[in-house]
Amino acid sequence: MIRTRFAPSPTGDLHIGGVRTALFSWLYARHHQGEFILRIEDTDIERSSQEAINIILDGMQWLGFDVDEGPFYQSSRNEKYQSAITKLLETGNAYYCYCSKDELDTMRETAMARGEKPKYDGKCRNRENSPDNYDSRVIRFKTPQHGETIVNDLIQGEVRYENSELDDLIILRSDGSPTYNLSVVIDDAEMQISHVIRGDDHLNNTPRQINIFLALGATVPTYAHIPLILDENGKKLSKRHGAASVLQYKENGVLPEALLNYLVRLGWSHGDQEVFSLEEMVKLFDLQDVNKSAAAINPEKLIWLNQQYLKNYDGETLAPLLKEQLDRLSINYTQGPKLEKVCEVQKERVKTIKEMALQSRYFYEDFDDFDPVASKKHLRPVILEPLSELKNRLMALEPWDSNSIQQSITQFCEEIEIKMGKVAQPLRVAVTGNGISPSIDVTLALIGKDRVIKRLDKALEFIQARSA
RNA sequence: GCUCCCAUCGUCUAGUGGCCUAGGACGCUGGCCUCUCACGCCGGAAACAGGGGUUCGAUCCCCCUUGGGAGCGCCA
Repeated sequence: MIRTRFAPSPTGDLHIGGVRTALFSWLYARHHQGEFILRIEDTDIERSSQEAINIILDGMQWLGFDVDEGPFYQSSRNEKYQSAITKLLETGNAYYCYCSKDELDTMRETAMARGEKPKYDGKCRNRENSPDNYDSRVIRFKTPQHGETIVNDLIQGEVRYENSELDDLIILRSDGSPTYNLSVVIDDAEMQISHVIRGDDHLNNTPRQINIFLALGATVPTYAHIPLILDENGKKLSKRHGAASVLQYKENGVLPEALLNYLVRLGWSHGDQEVFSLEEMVKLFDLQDVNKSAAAINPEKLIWLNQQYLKNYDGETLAPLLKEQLDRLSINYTQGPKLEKVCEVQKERVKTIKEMALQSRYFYEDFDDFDPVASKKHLRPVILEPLSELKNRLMALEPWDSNSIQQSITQFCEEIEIKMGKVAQPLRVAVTGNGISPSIDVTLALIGKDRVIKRLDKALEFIQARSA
């Protein structure tokens, strides 16, 4: 049974790097009909927060990552870590260390000065008794000093480490709490994780962890270290660039499917295919096809994908999402066209739902001013007469639907021998306030007769004032 | 500094020794469509980091250089 896990530490936002790690773990489990476990690594009580936990949980739900087990919290699993440490102590695989912070610092400095790694030198490793007095003590794992540890990584291949490059890491802090490297091992062993899929920033921790598995007599899981993702400038993800919370994407009107599709193509591919439904991802994804090199995010491509998804969704699906965005903008949509209809006509002309909301304002709200550029260009004296006449015709038009409107305008244009574009665009500016909208007949139909007439009056006044 | 990882268009990638005058996608760009904005369609510019090998033949294998990245915490 394949069992994977996502193990974020709730010390900040769940950014897209973390989401991709979760995605790969989740996909791998689903692809193999395995199980996906969520574990919150909150051993650092100082930096962990409930807020961050909520963001993780909300984000996972939004993205549709269903978990088979968990969330487990490391903070409530302390006994397990303690008993493991006791066992390591008893089997001679761990020892108390009384070295002070200052001692350790100078130890590192001198090692560096000698051109070596700043490792712990094993001073307390063979100590027989505890010193007479000491400020504090920690417990260190006794890393083998000879031989090598081999990581057989599904993505990185075989990576070898000389054990002499490793040092005796602290597994229990002076305050009695276990450290990361200890708790992951205990949890992965106890939860029977078969495949540890995580960022390759953990690759160098892996030999240390393998040694702990071995000392405990536990089964070492299979590892897959996926390359990190970089910001749009090829730099490490930071708060400023790209590392915004996943929920930020939601707020910006990005569809979860589009985000996942975008993320899955970072480091993974399937020939020339760009668009993958969730089902296809599950079916096609495999760790063997994951790249080893880091990938920079490309927001424009994400947005393009989002548009592709938007285009293919129907109004029913999109309406609730548009509703959220309108709410966010405090646009009252109770008086105006049905949201489904608006979605239907807007979906292929915008890139995000947020943009759709912004572009749909005039369906629900009157505006005070015309866009300066658009009105200067299209609301000119020459159009005063035709527009006025067209208003009269529209006033008399029955029924008020896009077909009739289209017919009426076309006929009018033919009669006065004027091109469609010459009247449609001024009309558009008059009723929307700017030069962008769906086709003019649909736009008028959705805005509604009363509003159209009122806005035309206003536009006519505007033109008169301008020519005076 | 030491250890480990990486290296194809600006970006994401295909490519697993001859099919490559290197393919696709985003973006950019020329055009078509067109009532605006988009969509869609057709076309274009754009890359194998450098140097050595191995081989009849290297983007693909090996080595070095250079350039990125990660780790070396009582953070995770």
